[in-house]
Amino acid sequence: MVGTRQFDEDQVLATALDLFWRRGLTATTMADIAAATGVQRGSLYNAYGEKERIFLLAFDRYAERFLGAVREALSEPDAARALDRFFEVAIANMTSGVPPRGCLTTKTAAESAHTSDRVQARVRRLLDELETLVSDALSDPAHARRLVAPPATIARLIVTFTRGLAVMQCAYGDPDRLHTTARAFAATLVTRA
Amino acid sequence: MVGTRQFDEDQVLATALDLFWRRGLTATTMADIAAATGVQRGSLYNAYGEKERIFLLAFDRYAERFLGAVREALSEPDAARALDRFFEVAIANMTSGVPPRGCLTTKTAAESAHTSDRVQARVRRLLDELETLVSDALSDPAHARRLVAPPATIARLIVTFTRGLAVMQCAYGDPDRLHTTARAFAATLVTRA
DNA sequence: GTCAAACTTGACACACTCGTCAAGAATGAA
DNA sequence: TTCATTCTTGACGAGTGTGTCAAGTTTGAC
Repeated sequence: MVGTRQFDEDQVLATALDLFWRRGLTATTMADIAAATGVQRGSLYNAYGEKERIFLLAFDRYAERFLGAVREALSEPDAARALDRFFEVAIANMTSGVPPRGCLTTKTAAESAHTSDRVQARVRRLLDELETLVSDALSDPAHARRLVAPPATIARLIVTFTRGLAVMQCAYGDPDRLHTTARAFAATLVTRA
Repeated sequence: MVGTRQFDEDQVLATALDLFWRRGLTATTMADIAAATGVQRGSLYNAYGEKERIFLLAFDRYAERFLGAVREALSEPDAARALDRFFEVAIANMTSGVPPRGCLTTKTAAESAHTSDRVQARVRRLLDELETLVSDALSDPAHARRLVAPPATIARLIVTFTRGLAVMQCAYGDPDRLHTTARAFAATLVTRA
């Protein structure tokens, strides 16, 4: 490498992620990213070629961090508590930021009519990985015994419901509502002790 | 009225609704609507003033039709069957059109970062009305007896979950998956007979 | 039939976006 | 210190979007 990159890629991707998260892929412009990072638009095109490449790199970071937090939450030994912690993490994700940014996965999925196959595939991959993570965690016999349906089924319900929570956050912007709804939902999934 | 409107408002709003439904409010342009309806852009501005007014009128028709179909579905006397029929209607709504258009309410909610307060209020109103409709239907003692939680709680779970189904349709475009997931969800809400 | 009100038409002004590119600046290997 | 390579900069071209407007046309009340 001779002419060394003069901006901090980490910082650029972190800032870009925040913008995409808030405004969505389509509505975030290269000018927005340039302004927020202080890096010239031309430099961004030189480094990444196109907006979508930046989005994909930012999305991958988001996915990695989110799945890590979920994995950690699901390590809880008690089934009911594991579910509660899962929803805490999911809700924390979609209410993070000031003002709350909502859920990047959900917003991107909802934009699918305007996004490339690559972007849609990333979204699906994240949802699939999330479902697998939840399903695997719930497959622990100590958990599975207390569930009202097989772990794989419950996992799909949970992933789907979490998407619903994200939409509710977009519509109502009320974190308390999300917590209440999530707890009620979790309660329907485990048998009364 | 002297110079009479020369286009069919019903047809314009129906066509505009289809466009908004497929592409979303922001991504649908006045040029799109003009091209699809055959009405000049200028005439649309003359008649409606701005894009958002067309959206609101189209959205109101959508809401009315959707709530009507839901009301009809929920009239089923058996609780489990009423829920199944509700989800049939909801899924039919979000898989209608070729290719499937998804759920307008959900897409619009997900776009909330770029839409006016008026638009957001319409979305919330529809979701509120839907929740009330479901809650009222489930409050019938014959239904309530079989539910695993109070009708109001179940209604909120259902509305939230249905939003999740809509996101899944955006992400996977697989109606069968929606039906399977919905049936599994409905099964968790009613006590085993 | 007359005529004012309402509608239609097509062009216009302005703003924004994407992606490109040539010219200049910075860098590290030799 | 040289110099090829890579990065940065700012301008550019092409396209698209919104909302406006003056001029022309249609319409129904009188």
